[in-house]
Amino acid sequence: MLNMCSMHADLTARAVIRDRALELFAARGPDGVSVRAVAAAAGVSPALVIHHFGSKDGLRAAVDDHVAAAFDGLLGEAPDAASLAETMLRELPAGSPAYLRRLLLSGDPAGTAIFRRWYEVTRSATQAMIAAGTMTEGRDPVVRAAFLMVNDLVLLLVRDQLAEVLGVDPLGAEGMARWAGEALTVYREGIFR
Amino acid sequence: MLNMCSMHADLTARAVIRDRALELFAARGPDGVSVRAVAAAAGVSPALVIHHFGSKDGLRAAVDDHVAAAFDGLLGEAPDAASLAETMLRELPAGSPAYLRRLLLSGDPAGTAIFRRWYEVTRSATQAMIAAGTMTEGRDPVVRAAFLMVNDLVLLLVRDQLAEVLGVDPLGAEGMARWAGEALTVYREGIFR
DNA sequence: CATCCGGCTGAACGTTTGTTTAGCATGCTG
DNA sequence: CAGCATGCTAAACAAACGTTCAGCCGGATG
Repeated sequence: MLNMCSMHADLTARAVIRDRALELFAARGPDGVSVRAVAAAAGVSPALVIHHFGSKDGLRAAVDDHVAAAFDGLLGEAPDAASLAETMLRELPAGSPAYLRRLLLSGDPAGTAIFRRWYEVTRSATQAMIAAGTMTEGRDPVVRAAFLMVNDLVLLLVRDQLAEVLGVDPLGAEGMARWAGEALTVYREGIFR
Repeated sequence: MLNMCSMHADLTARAVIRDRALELFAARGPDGVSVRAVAAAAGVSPALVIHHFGSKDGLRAAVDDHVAAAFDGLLGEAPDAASLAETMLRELPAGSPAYLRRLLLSGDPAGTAIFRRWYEVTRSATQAMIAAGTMTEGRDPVVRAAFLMVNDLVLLLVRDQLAEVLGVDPLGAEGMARWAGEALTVYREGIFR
């Protein structure tokens, strides 16, 4: 599959501003990036940013929607929910995972909606596996689905810290293999003797 | 154990400023809180904040150190590493858990240091359990310890979103029981049939 | 050709920011 | 009592902020 970036490169000034804002917001947060910085990165005047999005908050909302739409598109075609975090990192345009991280942690309703959708996909996947007889239901299937979901999500949230402590990027090739291997071992055999 | 708040209530203006800054920074982030807002919350003039901490960044650093010290104190006396997240929420002064969350996610060196210390405590605890024969070692003990650690840490990071989706605070009384129960079930029996 | 309209800019606006400065009060010390 | 450090404030500072406004430019339309 192609990256969203190259699918249909939107070169209108509006789209360029939105994409540059996405990258800057993802890196430093909306509060840490001025309208002037976004305009400079997009090669336009600060006034044009306001002209297209009404206000800085309008721009932020537009980026929110853009990222949420990309995430929804990913959820729709994801065959299995083994590691959504890793899939996101592979398929989403540059900066989106970091922006998604910020959205999920900001408490913004848009982030909460994404969280809920992610959970529902996980819940459906576990229910399917339970129905197929490959997974046990457990005493609290609702909590179990959330437990499995956040165990994957957390890789997106503390990726850098894990990379620093483990000495290997948990979402890189080697790290992913080790992490998934150990997670599957725990899920298969438990950890107690 | 007493709360750090009541252990030795420091009523100097410097301490009051620091504590109010902690709460405000935890809620809105350092960038979202002005020196004037901190000063108003502490009932002093903005100039006094600068007088005591040199600059806003100095204040932020002082709060970082204060929270990191409280966390270290907690790590030192924590008997088991069953759920450090829950222990933190119970023992730390108001706002500290939220501030710690922000610190861990900000990429700040202080946050990375805390993350590393948390990991080392978890690693030691798992090694002790392995030595005691109550836990299996697994193929990748280093990754396994990290896996177990972030599975607990994530409760602190996405507590609000989980509460919204599950309808119960995962770090409250009922939610904690359900969450810990399901986690232990997974760790005991795995999830596959 | 004249007109008009949307994309776009440069300059300015008022506000808020972090920080500085000069000076006031208070209490200890000689 | 004089002197002096300390804790603290009011006022002002320059810089950066989000936003507004008047107007330029180029291509489509009459």
